[in-house]
Amino acid sequence: MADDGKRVRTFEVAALANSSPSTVSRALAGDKRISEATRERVLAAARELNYQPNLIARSLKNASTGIVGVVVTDLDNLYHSHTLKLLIDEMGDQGMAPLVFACNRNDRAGAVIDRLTSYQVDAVIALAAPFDAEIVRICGASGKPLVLMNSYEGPTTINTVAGDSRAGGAMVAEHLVACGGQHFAFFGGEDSTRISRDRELGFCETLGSLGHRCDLRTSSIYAYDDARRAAAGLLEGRPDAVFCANDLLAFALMDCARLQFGRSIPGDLLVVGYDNTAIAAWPSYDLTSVDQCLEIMAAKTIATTRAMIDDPKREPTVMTVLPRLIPRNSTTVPGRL
Amino acid sequence: MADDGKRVRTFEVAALANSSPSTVSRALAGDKRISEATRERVLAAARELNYQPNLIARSLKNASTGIVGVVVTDLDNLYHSHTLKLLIDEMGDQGMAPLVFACNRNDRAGAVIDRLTSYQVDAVIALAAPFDAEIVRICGASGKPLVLMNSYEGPTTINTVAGDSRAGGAMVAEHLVACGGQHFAFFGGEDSTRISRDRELGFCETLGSLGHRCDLRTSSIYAYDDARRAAAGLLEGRPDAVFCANDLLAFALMDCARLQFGRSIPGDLLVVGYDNTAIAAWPSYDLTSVDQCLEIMAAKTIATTRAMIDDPKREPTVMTVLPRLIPRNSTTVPGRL
DNA sequence: TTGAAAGCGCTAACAA
DNA sequence: TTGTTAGCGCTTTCAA
Repeated sequence: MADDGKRVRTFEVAALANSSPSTVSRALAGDKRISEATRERVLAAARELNYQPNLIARSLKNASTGIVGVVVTDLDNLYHSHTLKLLIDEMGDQGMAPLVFACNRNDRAGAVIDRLTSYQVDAVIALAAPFDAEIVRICGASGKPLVLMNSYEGPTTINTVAGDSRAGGAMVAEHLVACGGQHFAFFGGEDSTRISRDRELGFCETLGSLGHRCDLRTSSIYAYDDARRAAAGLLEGRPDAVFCANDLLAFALMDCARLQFGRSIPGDLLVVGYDNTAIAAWPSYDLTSVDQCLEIMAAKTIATTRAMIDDPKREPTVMTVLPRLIPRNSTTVPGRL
Repeated sequence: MADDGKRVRTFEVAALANSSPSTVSRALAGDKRISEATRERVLAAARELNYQPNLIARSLKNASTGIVGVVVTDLDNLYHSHTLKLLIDEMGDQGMAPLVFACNRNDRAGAVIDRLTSYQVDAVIALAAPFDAEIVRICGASGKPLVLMNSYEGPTTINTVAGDSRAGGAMVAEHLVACGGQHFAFFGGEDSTRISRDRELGFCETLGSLGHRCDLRTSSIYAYDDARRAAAGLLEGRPDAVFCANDLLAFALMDCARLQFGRSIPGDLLVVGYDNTAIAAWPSYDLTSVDQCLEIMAAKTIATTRAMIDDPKREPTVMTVLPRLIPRNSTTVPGRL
């Protein structure tokens, strides 16, 4: 059985089934015009020889490979690695094959996309917000269907699936006000995209409409040590309610508040994060966080990708997924849930 | 420039360069027998037309695709996602294209490998220890080069790159004894592989040779909540030095010790983890941990893969990477570093 | 309902 | 040094 090395080809299946390669191809593709008897014979032969079609050869003939390029960045960020996991799972289920490349510098975006297109990928999914502009430019030139996940660079001419950051920020504002916050702060991320800014915008707008304002703000790159330093600066201003643009920033801020400023959470300080990463649920942090509903986003991303592959002339769509706030102890105030 | 849709072929480059497809192919491949003048002309033409070779077509002709299959599992585990990141980076640098599939159930290993081999991948890297036996079986049957990362299932007939878990356990024992531990415990992971067991083995052996023993043990799957429950049981026995088979278990145990048992770390309890994940360095945990040197492991994995691709008849190798202990505050005792 | 033959884009053996 | 030709394994006209 262990056909070591050499793979079986249609030809050999045909020989065993007393038939021809074309018939084998048709039978396996479920072509209607093949008699039941021949189909049976072919399938039996294929099974017996453990035939696996050569998808590379098929791709050369057809115009489609079944391969979808995925461009990622910063996989050490829990949010990204979890998103990638969801994409990989979903794509596997859908019969797409993910060819994954990392893009960590803007000048490499071109090389990455070129390699993907050289492999004739059917589409590209980009999960690398900082490099979107470049990716959009290059994919546009090559005419490959492109779907951006969680990024806002383009107007409506590019397929985009993104969380509704503004709505998320608004939810946080409402929640913090309801929890009794008085002195608000925003702790943003420097990610060169609009995501952090939109979260801030929604937050500030809604605070305003509720008769409050956001007096303090700072920002940091998404790395613990930097965040910790920035947090210290922010806490000097003595806010009592802080919205952090992601969970990592929130963890750093909480550590800083407790260990460096001796403040208790939620007693002295209410904290909300974003992304609802696994660690947010750990008792040491027990952090209220905004869940982007990544499963839904991933599913929509794949659905959009599939649609673009099936009809490349399709109008690009921009989809938005409403997040939901997961309240935990970092904002729990006596008398409220 | 935006050659929208249709790709340029060798033929068109040849036409522009007043030459033939084979010459183009050779010039681009750097064949020595092409005159400097023609090479220049061809390269110029290729550049002008923005020619990108069709790697699918090339793969059909050559026996090699440049694609390497990667089988992963449990990407929500920080250790796995970080390893995948390193592999993807390294493979990108080396000109390999990673086709990534997740395997989450044993009965799907076959389907995953079949899809990879259908795409004619040059080799398979498996980072999915629980399913190694099945993966080895199927890859063996298809004759694809296979490299297992951090897993021990097979004898020396399978390429394996793994951390030296036993040595890691031994390091921890020495460290905990040096830090004054008296009452030792092991907190293992249930991962159906020998990894956790080997860490325990090295730990206990060395404790023994230093005149101590490991009195307590428990285990848990690698999930925070379960770990937390198991940790509570373990702490009932009042150990003063615990070696946890990975960082996640250690975090759960630390939280449990502090929040539920009111014990201070390292005052009442020394804790060591494994994997040296990013969180171990956060001040709230500041966890002494064993670093597997994943960069080195990833590099060796890729090097082995490359070697197998270059010479498929090559003898399989089993490589072991020595980990190193990163001391932090969870085991810092006054008077010692 | 089936088979023969052409061709996807590339590379390599063979000629020139 | 270069061009012509065949063929990788598959699918799909076209013909039977």
